Amino acid sequence: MKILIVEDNADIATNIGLFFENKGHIVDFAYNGRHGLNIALEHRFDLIILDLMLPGMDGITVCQRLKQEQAIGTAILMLTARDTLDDKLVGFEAGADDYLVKPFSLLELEARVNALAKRNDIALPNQVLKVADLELNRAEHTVRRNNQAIHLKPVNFRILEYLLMNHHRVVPQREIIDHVWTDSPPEGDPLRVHIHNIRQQIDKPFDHKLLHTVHGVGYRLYDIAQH
Amino acid sequence: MKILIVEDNADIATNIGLFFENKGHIVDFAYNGRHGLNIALEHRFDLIILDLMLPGMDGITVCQRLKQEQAIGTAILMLTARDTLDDKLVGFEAGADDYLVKPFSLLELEARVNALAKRNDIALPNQVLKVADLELNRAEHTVRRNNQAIHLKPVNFRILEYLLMNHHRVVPQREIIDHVWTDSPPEGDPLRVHIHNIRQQIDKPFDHKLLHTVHGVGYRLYDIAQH
DNA sequence: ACATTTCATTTACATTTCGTAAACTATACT
DNA sequence: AGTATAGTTTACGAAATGTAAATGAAATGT
Repeated sequence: MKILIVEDNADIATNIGLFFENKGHIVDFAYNGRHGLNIALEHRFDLIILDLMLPGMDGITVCQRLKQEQAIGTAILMLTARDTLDDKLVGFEAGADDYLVKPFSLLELEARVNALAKRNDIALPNQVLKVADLELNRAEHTVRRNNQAIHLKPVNFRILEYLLMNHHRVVPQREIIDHVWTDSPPEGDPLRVHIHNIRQQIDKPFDHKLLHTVHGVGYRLYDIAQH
Repeated sequence: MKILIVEDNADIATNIGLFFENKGHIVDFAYNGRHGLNIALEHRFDLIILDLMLPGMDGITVCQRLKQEQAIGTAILMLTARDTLDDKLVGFEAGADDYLVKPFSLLELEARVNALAKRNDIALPNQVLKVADLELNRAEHTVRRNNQAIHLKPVNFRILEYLLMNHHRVVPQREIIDHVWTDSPPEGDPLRVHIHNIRQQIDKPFDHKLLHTVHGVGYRLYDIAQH
């Protein structure tokens, strides 16, 4: 699901962005109204999360313009401040599909986004990540290569999941570590061991490797035959 | 069955919503009249549960508009406060198919919803959940495997029911606990014991397991032969 | 109201699965 | 060749899960 976040507060924006990226969505940002409008008109998004108060051009106006110009209905979720209650109504008249009052919890936001997705028949984030013949199914928590089931231990699963989410680029070790051990980065260097174990299971039994090392940088999953 | 709940009281709305979601329905929400009208006009629902007192646009008006614009007859169930007795009549004149006086019990609501569904020939959600040769019949409150009756204790029944509803994915322990012990999550860790008891009855006597553990994540019901 | 049964939860312990540190080897880069 | 980075193996302890039995609360029957 492609999401555009139009929000001038960089903290809020990145918070929301990281949250949805971790869920497997693709996220893009705009930090003022005019910019948001331009991006939204140039690219197709499934959902636009739109702050009401924006520098340059306020959310209502952006919303109206978008709904005028768009034959297809990209869903719009409006963020409003607590005290401007009337804005909700204005928001709906401008064509917003839903609204959320600040401050809100990310879980609340997720619930509403999922509801919008269901309502508009938008596919939720890919429950199955894939590179070449390697598949990871998030719902089933299963991994298979060449249609052959592979059992990965929890940490290995998380690492592979992250590499699959970012298979288009080299992922630095540091980043993997931060993602897997969010709270307390461990003492030693377990990542090397885990990478080794992952390779034993997803690469060793097959004729070509998918998990490649970029010396001094990090790791990347890709099929050498397709690049 | 797709249900739209139009109700400004978030507590009531989520209560009703969770109840019907647990029964296997698909639920959507709107928190004011205008929003409800918009969603209802844009998407097809089998049933709309509509509060009479709403901010922005009252239920009667929403109901009238909907019945005007809709060639197809989505059923509308109106919720009214106890003291406004006359509203019932007004409600019916506006085109509501049934009404319910607040406060009401969820079972009462369910009975009326089922009646409406039958009247309008809408399919009720599957009353019998199934994975491989394991069946759970909600109406009869019975479980059988390989056509052989199994008596489950209440809590075990609820857990198995939830696992069956979500047999396509791994269900985290946390989620099962939240679902079974909605109000007061217990101290110890009874879930492990219950899972064990369920296994004793639905797996032990048979030649292949259906209830599998995913270490560090949760549990999932599936037939290994079919996957 | 009392006795009896049924049930959920706690407790304690056994078992399995998993993660990490440590030590060592191999490889890449300069 | 020398140094930093990456790969490999092993062993141990920690965490998650499984199991059995005991306790006490709730529901049911009389």
